[in-house]
This record gives sequence, structure tokens and C-alpha cells, in this order.
Amino acid sequence: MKPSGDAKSAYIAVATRRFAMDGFHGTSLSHLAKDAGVSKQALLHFFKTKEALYAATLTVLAERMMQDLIACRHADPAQWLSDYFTTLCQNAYADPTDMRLVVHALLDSDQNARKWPLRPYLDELIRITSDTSGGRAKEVSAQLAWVSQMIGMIQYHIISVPTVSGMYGADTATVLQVEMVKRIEHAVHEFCSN
Amino acid sequence: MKPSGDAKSAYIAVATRRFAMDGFHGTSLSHLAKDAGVSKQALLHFFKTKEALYAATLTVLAERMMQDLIACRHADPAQWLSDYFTTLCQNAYADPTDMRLVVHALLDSDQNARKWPLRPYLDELIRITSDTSGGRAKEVSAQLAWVSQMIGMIQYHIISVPTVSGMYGADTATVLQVEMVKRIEHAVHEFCSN
DNA sequence: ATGCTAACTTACCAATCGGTAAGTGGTCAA
DNA sequence: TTGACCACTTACCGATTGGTAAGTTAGCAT
Repeated sequence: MKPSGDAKSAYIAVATRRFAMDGFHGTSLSHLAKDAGVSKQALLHFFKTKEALYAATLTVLAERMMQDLIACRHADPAQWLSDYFTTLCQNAYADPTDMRLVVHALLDSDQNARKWPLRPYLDELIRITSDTSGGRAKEVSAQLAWVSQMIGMIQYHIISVPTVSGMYGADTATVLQVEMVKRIEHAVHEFCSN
Repeated sequence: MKPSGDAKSAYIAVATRRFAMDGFHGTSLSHLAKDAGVSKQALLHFFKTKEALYAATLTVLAERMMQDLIACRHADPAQWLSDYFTTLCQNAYADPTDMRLVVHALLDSDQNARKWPLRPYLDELIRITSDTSGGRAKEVSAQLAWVSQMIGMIQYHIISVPTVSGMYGADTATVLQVEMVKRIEHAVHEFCSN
């Protein structure tokens, strides 16, 4: 018998990729089953509904994003933020799955129905921000505003890469990537130093 | 007989709202027909496929966004940009339909299959940017980078309003709106003046 | 050996999907 | 008056949807 946890997380991994690509409504259980190489009911054995599977992918996504953030820990909080945002971008160029999934989830969110699993991640980002000399001088809501602006700018940038590349060419898209890194460093320096 | 153009654009208006809410895959022809108060085949009479109807909504969306941009025309290009981005935000708070539709379309875009209808709009934004004293000093790709960063920050901000509001409360969401306007004015000033 | 449970499978379901075919009723030019 | 055309309807289609029911198989404790 295959160990339970492995199969379950393998299904979540498959679902993560599919949901990130095509969104919740664009993905069917049959597709997911085919991707995973099992029958549709194998998925329904672990996750009672398609919604439950989707929710599980979002939970795992939130944990992964939190881990990635912690992995960039740095004594200087401003450096921490700069490093994290930059590596977030770099990783997403190679694999935009997570960023796409977040945006899809944002658009799908019923606001009250499904609770947002990324709150701890956001709170941690705010906490780091409030540790910087510049961030400390500002109100919490201003810190949240800045953090969400940064996250939004980056995630939107990632999901628009294929379109920009198709419109203006791959080389232009590369320039946008370089400009994004510069913008991140500038924005962190501007907001966090005083 | 009802005048053809009216019905057709009425269907597009209905489809715009639905597609913006639920995305392409989350919207069915039956739902659209019910919203419009006609049978499903009334839609298929004007648009041969669901894809064609979707493409039509994107085309009209692009025209509308271009008009909104032109409507903000100002002798000073920096002021033009500042006014436009600000009013774009304000209008989207009242009705986020267009912003949501753009992001949905970005996620759906097959990159080669459907051509991106917002290119003229983007090009016009770049043209205005290049008319500013600060923008003139920079390369075109840097202007594009800045414009797409601004658009991305704003659109992501709009689609995240319900989620942020659910997480931190409506009053905090209002603070984010104020901060966004401040950020827009600051960013325009920083990039466009020299 | 036996029974229990976890991890599946095949078979099946009503509902809905996008789309086709064949009209129906009203308007308008001739 | 007629005939063409347009906007639209009802009826229908095969395919696919999310999900249920009822096995089947393998490992493991007793």
C-alpha cells in the first residue's frame, strides 16, 4: 500500500498546477485524475468535493509562501524584504504557478464563503516591515498598504509576463524583469529607511 | 423589431459583468441568457461561439478603457497620468467590473491564441509617459515597465479589496484606498519630473 | 486464518455544458 | 401581397460535469 500522506500531497501538487493554470472553474476532476494517473474517485476519496481539494491546495500554498518568506530571513529587516521580494520574482519567472494560483484565488474569493488562508503570511510581512526604521515610524495600516502594493505589483507582473512577451517580444519582457528588481530595491529602500 | 445594435451591445454589457465576476470558464451561456432575459440562442445568433462573445467583451473593454484615458486629457502629461490613474481607482471602487475582467483575461490568455486587445491602450499610456520631462529621459522599455507596474499595482489593488476588507475590515480597506491615491501621485511625480 | 481498514476501481447518475436544426413572428422593400 | 430577412424561440444533441454506490485489493493487527 502506498503511504497515505505521499499520495495525498501528490494529488495536491497536481491540483496546484492545474488550478493555477486554468482556475477553479476551468479545471475538472477528470483532468486532475488523468494528470495524477488515477481515477477520479481516488481524489474524491481524500477530498470529499472539488471545493475541498481546492481549499487544500490554497492551504498548502499559504504554508509554502510562508516558508519561502522565512527562508529569506536576514538580520536587517529591510534586507530581508528586499531579498524576499527579489527571489520571489526570480522563482516565479521559472515557475509562476504559485503567483497565478494566488491571483486566481483572489478573483474567486466569495469574500465570506472561503476564508483567506494567506493572512498569516501577510501579517508576517507586516511584522518584518514594522521592524525597519522607516516602517516603525508609520501606522500599521500604512504598512499593510505598502506590503499589499508590493505583493500586487509583483504578482501582477508575473501573470502578465506571457502577454507582455507576446505583445512586445521576449527581450522586452526581460527588460521588464530587470526593471522590476530595480523597482523592488528602490521601493524597499524608500519605505524602510528613514 | 428592436434595433440590432442595441440588443447586441446589451448582451455584451451583460456578458462583461458575468465574465468579470466569474471568468470565462465560470460563466455559462445559460447564465448569460437568463441575465439578459432571452434564450441562449439569442446570444448565439449574434456571436457564433462563447469564445466570440468573450472576445467581443474584451474588444469593447479595450475601447472603453482607451476612452476613459482620453477623457482625462490634460495639457501637462504628468497631470494627465496622475488624474487618470486616480480616477481609474475611484471608478473601480464603485464598479470593479473592468479591472476584474482585465485580470481574468490576463490569466486566461493563451498568449498566442487570443491576441491582446489592450495594446493600443498600453501604447497610448507609454506615449503620454514619454511626453513628460522625466519619461523623455528614459528608454521606451523603461517607460513600459513603469506603466505596467502602475497598472498592475492598481488593478491588483482593486481585485483584492473584497478580500482585504474581509480580513482587516472595511475601514482598513478604506485606508488602503487613500494610501493608493497617495502612492499614485508620488510615483507619477517621481518618474515623470526630472 | 480472519476480520478491519485504507486506498483505490468500475459502473452509474442527473444535471449542465456549448452548440445545431428547424421553425416563428414581425418588419420592410417591391 | 408577397417574399426576403432579421431577431429570436423551442426542441434537441452528444459530451462532460461533480458526485454516489458498490465493489475490489492489499496490508496489518489479532
